[in-house]
Amino acid sequence: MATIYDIAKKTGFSASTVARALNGKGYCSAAAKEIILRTAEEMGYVPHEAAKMLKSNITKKIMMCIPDIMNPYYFAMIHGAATTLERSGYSILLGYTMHSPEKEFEVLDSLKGHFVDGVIFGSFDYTPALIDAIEATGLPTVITSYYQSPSGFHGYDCVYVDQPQAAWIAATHCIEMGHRRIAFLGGNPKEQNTRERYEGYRRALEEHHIPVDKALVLHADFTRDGGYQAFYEFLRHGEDCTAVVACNDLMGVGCMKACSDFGLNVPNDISIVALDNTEYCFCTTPAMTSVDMLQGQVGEEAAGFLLDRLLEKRAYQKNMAFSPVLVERGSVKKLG
Amino acid sequence: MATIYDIAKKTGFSASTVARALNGKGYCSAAAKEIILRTAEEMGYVPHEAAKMLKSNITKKIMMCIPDIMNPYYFAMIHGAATTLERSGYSILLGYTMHSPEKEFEVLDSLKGHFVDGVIFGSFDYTPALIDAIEATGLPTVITSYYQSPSGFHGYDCVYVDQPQAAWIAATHCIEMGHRRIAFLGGNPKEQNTRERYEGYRRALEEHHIPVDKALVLHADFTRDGGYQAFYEFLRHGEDCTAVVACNDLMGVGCMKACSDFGLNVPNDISIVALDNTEYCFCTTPAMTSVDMLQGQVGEEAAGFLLDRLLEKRAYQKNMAFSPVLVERGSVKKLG
DNA sequence: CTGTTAGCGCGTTCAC
DNA sequence: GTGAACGCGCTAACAG
Repeated sequence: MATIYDIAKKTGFSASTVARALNGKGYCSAAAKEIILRTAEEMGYVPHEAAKMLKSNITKKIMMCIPDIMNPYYFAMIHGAATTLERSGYSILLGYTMHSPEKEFEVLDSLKGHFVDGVIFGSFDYTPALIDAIEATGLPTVITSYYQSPSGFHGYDCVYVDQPQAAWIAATHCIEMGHRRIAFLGGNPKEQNTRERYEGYRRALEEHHIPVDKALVLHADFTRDGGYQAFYEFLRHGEDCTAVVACNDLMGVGCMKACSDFGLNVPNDISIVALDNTEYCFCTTPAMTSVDMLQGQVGEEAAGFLLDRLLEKRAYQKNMAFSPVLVERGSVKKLG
Repeated sequence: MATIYDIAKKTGFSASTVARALNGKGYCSAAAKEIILRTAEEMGYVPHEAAKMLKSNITKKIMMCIPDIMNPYYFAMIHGAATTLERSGYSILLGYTMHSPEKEFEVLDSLKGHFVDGVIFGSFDYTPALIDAIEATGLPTVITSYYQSPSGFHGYDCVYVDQPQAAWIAATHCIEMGHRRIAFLGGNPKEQNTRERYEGYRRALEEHHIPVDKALVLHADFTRDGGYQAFYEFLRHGEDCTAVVACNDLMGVGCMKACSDFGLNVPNDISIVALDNTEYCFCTTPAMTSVDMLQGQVGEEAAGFLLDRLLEKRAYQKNMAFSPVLVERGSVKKLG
């Protein structure tokens, strides 16, 4: 691997002249520059990243932390972030926290090694301890959820879609279509994600004076199979409802399958609306109505926020919230 | 950010003693070690990655290049690779080549900056130029396809599933189920990926003395919508077949949708078998028969191969091939 | 066992 | 305009 010294030796210039020529800063005659650039090209010179980093403390890398790499929810987000970051020469380091708080702390702790310039952090559950760990990295960070620090002050930015609203939209859609017995298929109720979505569901019902029936509130794990199991069990126990709000597409798909295995036709016997609006919605028969969480936009904006801090040196905190949008397909039937 | 010098100053030891204490190499009294480790802890010391890299030329990072982050084919592969790499303290840098040869070259060229220790490279189309670029990085690399270098010699490892065999299995399954007019729904015929799969299809037909009908060979782009359009067009032109081999699940889903939009029932009017066996197969009605390409295993083994080179200093070339496996579901009907 | 010293490759003063 | 020299933080060889 060629260094600036090799180029210096070959051209007869000094290493610092080579350095100046190469990155265009500082004085350097056009003639010298010409020669140096050419021989750098010839020698296949590529600057040693580690050396640059050590000097500049700039890595041109962003860590993107996500809980689950198999969850399609994040694909569009990664895609969006990667695309906009790439435009400014940044690349993405994948941090894969496997839905585990320990893992999250571990990843965040390692970040103190200064091997990335910023962080996009996604989690199902933001606890004060997690937020502390995020702040402790000292890195520009944007989190992809809304989180109000207990102290009220914080340095990280938030880019997110309004989660309660998403579930509210889904539930309200069911209500407007004439449903009143509407099940809620969520994840772990301890986690912020499910709590928020449940809150939106609850509020929608409340607004229409429909009491929440605890028997209709199911908790699975955001997987297709989990959704299937939970809903099949629900049906087997003789519970009934005319519609269900599934907290993600995967569970929606599982739920739909459970219905069909149970002899129920969607949407004639039961309506389903899911959240996330991924490709899965197109695969089912009927195609699944779902609430678009604008993951791609979240990824893009999150990356934009980071670049703004990094490149433009923005020093104040900013939030950005998106309103999810309902995408109607064929899995909801109008009653009455 | 605390450095070993800060710790040295605070404890009264020299920087090198601190370094030795910290990474357990070289002599250091237990007493000194004790003090040093404690104050390092107190000061929240984390070694500066760039400095270590510069010295050791070890980054503990692997670049994983994939053509398309939205293609579910790669999810399991990333997952598998991430999981096994993580066990040895490596993390994944995502290289996102967007299905474009230029982008591939660009990424590979940047790799000369020594900011990763190895590469897992996935592409739809390995050309000699691409292979040259891979070799030029000088990095341990495993590619996730089979590729026979023109010269016959190469330094990179291959971990892959037998692509022709996958299509062969799919087509043979159709034939064994009594089908003889079997369509092939592939991607760009110029790309290795489609060429290989077509070859398997062709061979299966040949083995059963079924002539290949060019009218039944369709080319789309590996997307759901592309598959839909191509197959709908096919049906609209009045072509007919009793079964189709779709080169990936996404196109299989699109194809199935095209059939149903055209009033054809799957599997009664037409059978479909796809390749990839992703979650999408569970979403369709009926669930889609597909050939499992063992992407997870490929990811794991590719990572293992790399670790083997990196950690165990393996210096000889190795290949590993998996045989895909048919997963029967409900989209194929037995004829006659 | 510990401290001194000399780089790793690059960017950046500062004299010339 | 150009080159010499220093330092980023850490590791490793050597001397003590």
